[in-house]
Amino acid sequence: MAAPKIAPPLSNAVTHILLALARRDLHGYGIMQEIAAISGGEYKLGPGTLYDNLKTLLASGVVTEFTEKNVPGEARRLYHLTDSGAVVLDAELKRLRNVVQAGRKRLPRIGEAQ
Amino acid sequence: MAAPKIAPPLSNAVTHILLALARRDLHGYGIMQEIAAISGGEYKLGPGTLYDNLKTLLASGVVTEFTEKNVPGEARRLYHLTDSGAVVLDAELKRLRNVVQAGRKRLPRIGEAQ
DNA sequence: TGACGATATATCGGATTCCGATATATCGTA
DNA sequence: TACGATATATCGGAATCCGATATATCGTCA
Repeated sequence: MAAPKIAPPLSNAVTHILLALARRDLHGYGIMQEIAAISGGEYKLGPGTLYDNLKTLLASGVVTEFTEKNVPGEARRLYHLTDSGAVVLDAELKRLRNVVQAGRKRLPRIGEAQ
Repeated sequence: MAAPKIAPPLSNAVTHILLALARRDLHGYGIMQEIAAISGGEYKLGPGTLYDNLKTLLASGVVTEFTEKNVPGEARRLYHLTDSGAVVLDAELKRLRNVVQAGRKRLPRIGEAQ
């Protein structure tokens, strides 16, 4: 089973997971919180979406997982964005920037205020 | 059956369809071409995704449909982005701009060239 | 005339993805 | 010890994606 290739266009879920991990390693729960924080609550994902996607991301090598040491209860897993993951995220951000630019060119300004 | 509400976060498919219609009315085939053109071929959608989504977009009022007149063969349907559709697209573009900004803040610069 | 490629609309069905509901368990603290 | 927050995980239904396929028209070129 070939590892699924992760490449733009990414789903919203994948984009946000990679984005959350770009600053620092996080465990699952932390990813959910970080995503909510980044988007001001506009984008949220539940555990179903998160773990579905983490599975795919791990298999394709854009994210790695390791167990945090020195923790009594053990079993807190940290997720880490790999170099190849950063490249994928970078490509996706470039794509999104183009989308935004195209949109700003095409859409008459709405709610210019603020 | 309540019309499904279209609101951010939009899927990539919906975002691109609305974007294609932002400049001018298009028929289905034209939407596909416009999307490929806007994205430089990076994002494409087939007729399945297109008509699935058009159905939903029509039902929720962000897009309307009308038949082009004065055409011998008849039956070329044009799709039009409504005001409410423009508002939705605008909101989505704002969201995406925030995503891009957050990413640029978090990602170490890759491939700075160009 | 006939063939061809591009244009144009549409549906089907399998695969993928989404994502809330639910279930555990631990941790800090009051 | 009770509680809320933290943390991980799975399930299954729903929604979405999207290529394959089918049909028909149009222009054009031999």
